[in-house]
Amino acid sequence: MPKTPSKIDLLQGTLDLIVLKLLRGGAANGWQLTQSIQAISRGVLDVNYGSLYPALRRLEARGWVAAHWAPSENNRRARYYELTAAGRKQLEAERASWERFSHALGLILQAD
Amino acid sequence: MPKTPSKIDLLQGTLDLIVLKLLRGGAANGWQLTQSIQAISRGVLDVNYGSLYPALRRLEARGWVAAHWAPSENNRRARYYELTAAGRKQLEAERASWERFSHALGLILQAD
DNA sequence: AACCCTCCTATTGACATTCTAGAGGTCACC
DNA sequence: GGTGACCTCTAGAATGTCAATAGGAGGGTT
Repeated sequence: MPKTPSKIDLLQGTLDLIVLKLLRGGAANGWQLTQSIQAISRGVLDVNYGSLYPALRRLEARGWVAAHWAPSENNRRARYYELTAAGRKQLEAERASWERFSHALGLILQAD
Repeated sequence: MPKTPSKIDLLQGTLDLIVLKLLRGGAANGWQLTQSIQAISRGVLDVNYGSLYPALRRLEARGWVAAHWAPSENNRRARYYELTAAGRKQLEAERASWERFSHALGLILQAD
């Protein structure tokens, strides 16, 4: 079996941030989200359906996204998610949190 | 109560990297590790004992660190951990992984 | 029309890992 | 004997992995 050093497991807690950010650009269904994630991260990030859909429900339950059924571009039944106002705030909070965290970890990694 | 926006929950999976990196600078006990983490991250990162010691056992079980009891600087009994050769390799692997991940997430966050 | 195949999209469940929270124990030093 | 340094443990929650299942649409074939 060939080495596939490309895929990386998601770090827990970052999926919500990713989804919120992508929805910031407009409503999307689950499948589109997985495609965007792969495309934008250039194949590094890859989301299981088994992670994504529970995450979307979570976000919906917390009022950060709203969902409705509608036909997809290919005329299949799809559930579209979009950011709520609360979701936009949450996005900014999580983004800030991520930045603080990754900066702090950067400090540690570059400590002599 | 004063705002303390300072503490951040660790992202799962990053504690091992942090510990390995700190041990790269020489053997240390659990207490010293918590102090270093706080100091270097300027108070942003903070590790529970309930996370740290299990992590150290994990790393030991996997052969990435070796441990022994020895008196601490304050003459208390302390368990000192140090990197093994395998641990050094693991550190580089996890560091690379972190960098790939955080770069990919950066791409997503800055996507238009 | 009836059939099948493939692609798109969603759902679910069994399981593992790692974190949080917080209590408690021991021993040295002042 | 109090305080600070240091370790251990349990219980629980969150979130991820993997892998299986479901079903409708479009298109081709008979």
